[in-house]
Amino acid sequence: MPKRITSIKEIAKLAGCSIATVSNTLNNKGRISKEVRDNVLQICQKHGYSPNSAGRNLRRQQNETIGLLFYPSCGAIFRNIFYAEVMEALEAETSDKGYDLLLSGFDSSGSQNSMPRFVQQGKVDGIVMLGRFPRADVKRINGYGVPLLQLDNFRSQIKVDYVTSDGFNGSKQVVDELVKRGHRRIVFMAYSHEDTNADQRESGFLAAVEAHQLPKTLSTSIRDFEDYQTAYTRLKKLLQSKRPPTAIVAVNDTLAIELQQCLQQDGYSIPDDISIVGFDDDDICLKATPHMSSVRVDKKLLGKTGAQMIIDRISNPQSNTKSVHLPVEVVLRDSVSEATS
Amino acid sequence: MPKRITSIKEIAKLAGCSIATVSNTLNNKGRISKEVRDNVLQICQKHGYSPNSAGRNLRRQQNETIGLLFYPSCGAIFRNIFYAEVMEALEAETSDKGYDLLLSGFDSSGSQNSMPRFVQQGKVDGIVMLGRFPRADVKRINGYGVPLLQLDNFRSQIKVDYVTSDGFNGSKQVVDELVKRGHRRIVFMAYSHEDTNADQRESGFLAAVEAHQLPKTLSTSIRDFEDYQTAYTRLKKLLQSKRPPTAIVAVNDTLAIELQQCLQQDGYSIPDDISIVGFDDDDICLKATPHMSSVRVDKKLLGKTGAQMIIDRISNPQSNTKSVHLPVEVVLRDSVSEATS
DNA sequence: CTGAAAGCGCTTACAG
DNA sequence: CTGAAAGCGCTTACAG
Repeated sequence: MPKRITSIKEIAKLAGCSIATVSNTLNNKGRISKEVRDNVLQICQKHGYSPNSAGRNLRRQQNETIGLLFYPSCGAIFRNIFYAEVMEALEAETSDKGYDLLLSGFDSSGSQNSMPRFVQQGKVDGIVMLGRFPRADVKRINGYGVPLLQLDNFRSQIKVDYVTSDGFNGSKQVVDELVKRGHRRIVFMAYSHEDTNADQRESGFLAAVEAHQLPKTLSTSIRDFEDYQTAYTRLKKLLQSKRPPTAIVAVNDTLAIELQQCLQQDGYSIPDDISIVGFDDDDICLKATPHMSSVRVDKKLLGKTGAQMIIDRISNPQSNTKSVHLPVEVVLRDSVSEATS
Repeated sequence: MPKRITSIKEIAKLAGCSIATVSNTLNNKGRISKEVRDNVLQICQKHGYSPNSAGRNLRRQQNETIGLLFYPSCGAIFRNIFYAEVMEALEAETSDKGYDLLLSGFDSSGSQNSMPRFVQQGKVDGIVMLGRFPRADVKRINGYGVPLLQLDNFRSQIKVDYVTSDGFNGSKQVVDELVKRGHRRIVFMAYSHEDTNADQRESGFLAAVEAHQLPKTLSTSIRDFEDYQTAYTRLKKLLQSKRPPTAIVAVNDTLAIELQQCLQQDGYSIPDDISIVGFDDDDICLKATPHMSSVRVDKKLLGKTGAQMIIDRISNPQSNTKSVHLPVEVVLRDSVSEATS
């Protein structure tokens, strides 16, 4: 292996031409004679030369890099299997388009008014936000002027591109299916924390309750808990009432499965005593017993679409903001059966 | 909010000094009068100025960026809860030291002889490899000359820094505990794929079998399967023999829990019929029924140590390579009991 | 078709 | 204590 060359000057010297010609060759610009061109290419290849990105980016005023922001933290997102798939697809697509992904050490809670370091240093051409960022954070970061995309979540009334799944219709379709199976008393459960996705899913649920004319006092939404233990306490109270729900729609698969386990430990049989449906259709659905029903969100498509949207935004900063709600699909499994009463 | 300034020239103009003085002030270099200094600082603050990283890095010949490489793929690592915690700690520590983390779209399988794009472009000051990279990949990437660290895994005989957990002693200690509880027929199970961590854990197991003079034909290592189904088939055969094992040591928690579930479905009772211990002590141990015993690996420390090691290496490229085996701790839970026979 | 020169934003030795 | 100048590696208008 010949010595690695890291500067365009040395390549030019070896090729017997100017650095401009080397640059033009490598960028397919200008008109270069085939002879010179082939020679330059061969020399670059031989010495493993790629233009230094700091030099090129300084000149071009760009970075070929997209920054990733996580909420509530980098670890919280990594720990969430849902995002693993989204990030994989995001990475594949951005990488394919020549962009690298930069992780942020940004802790929005720490510095209410500051920007992520890599943004301030101008290290990124665009930002992708993952997680349910507080409205104020989205506003502030958006105000900085760097192309921005919210992935999997959004805040209404802020001019930011976003892509998410169509939770509204997901919930509606779930209720449709449950009603088809005779369920009339269905409860929707979501954490109390601010979360637009939960809002969407709840709205869809309530719209379906309305549409099917289900008894509103018995088909309700519960959103006053912060962990599954409390959720279960709330649920249990309902189950002990005279006309208990026969089906649960949980805001995500994790909660659905946790509730299923709590119910089983208390002697309830799923789905005989009560049906449960989650959201997202993560792999864990098939590890639960019985297999958890869910609303499938296409994570690959979410990541890929996100990548395309942020890249579009970077190349076209002034165009109107776009929002995308990807269609979802109800997947009924063993956790759902005909209503018993 | 005043207009954001992105160039040192404009700051200098506003402060009525040279760009050199602005730079020196910001970098705490040279001697600047308090008066000028305070003025410059205040103006930078007011206009949200941070030196452009492309400019500074081009000049300094560095990047303040560390590249992350994943094997077998970015998604495989993200999907693994173990790495979530490691990455979180890695990110926190590198970020604290002023480095950003760059994700790679590098697929080593695709291009046997090439380097990750961000390495070729000189975008990173160092590389952290996560996952059980084939030996050839480690060699090739190490040969490129960029500071390198293998995190959580390693390959013997290659001069590369690495930090991992002390699987050898982990296994030994597990066997010690099992023997204390009367177990004499213990089986070790790991996937057949190349994995130095599995090798270490297996060696520790075999050393302990030797040390306790357990019957070698009955206390064996099984490493000829690629998935848990096959693993269970192999295990079942053993269990149906005359003198079946009374305890299993699995190479990680996932396998341990999968085997536990298979056994339970076939009517075995854990730990009454057989004891099981996993490795890593991931959160899933406490979600299994009964709670899975494990060998605790300090993931935070793994990530933090990795960060420090790669940064050390970057600032001191010529020093001798270092290897660290972090101590582990056996955590016995309900999946282990006294031997029954 | 090719090359000399400017300049992206910064840091650093050096002169004063 | 301060500033003018060089130069990091590149791309791009421009001249020839």
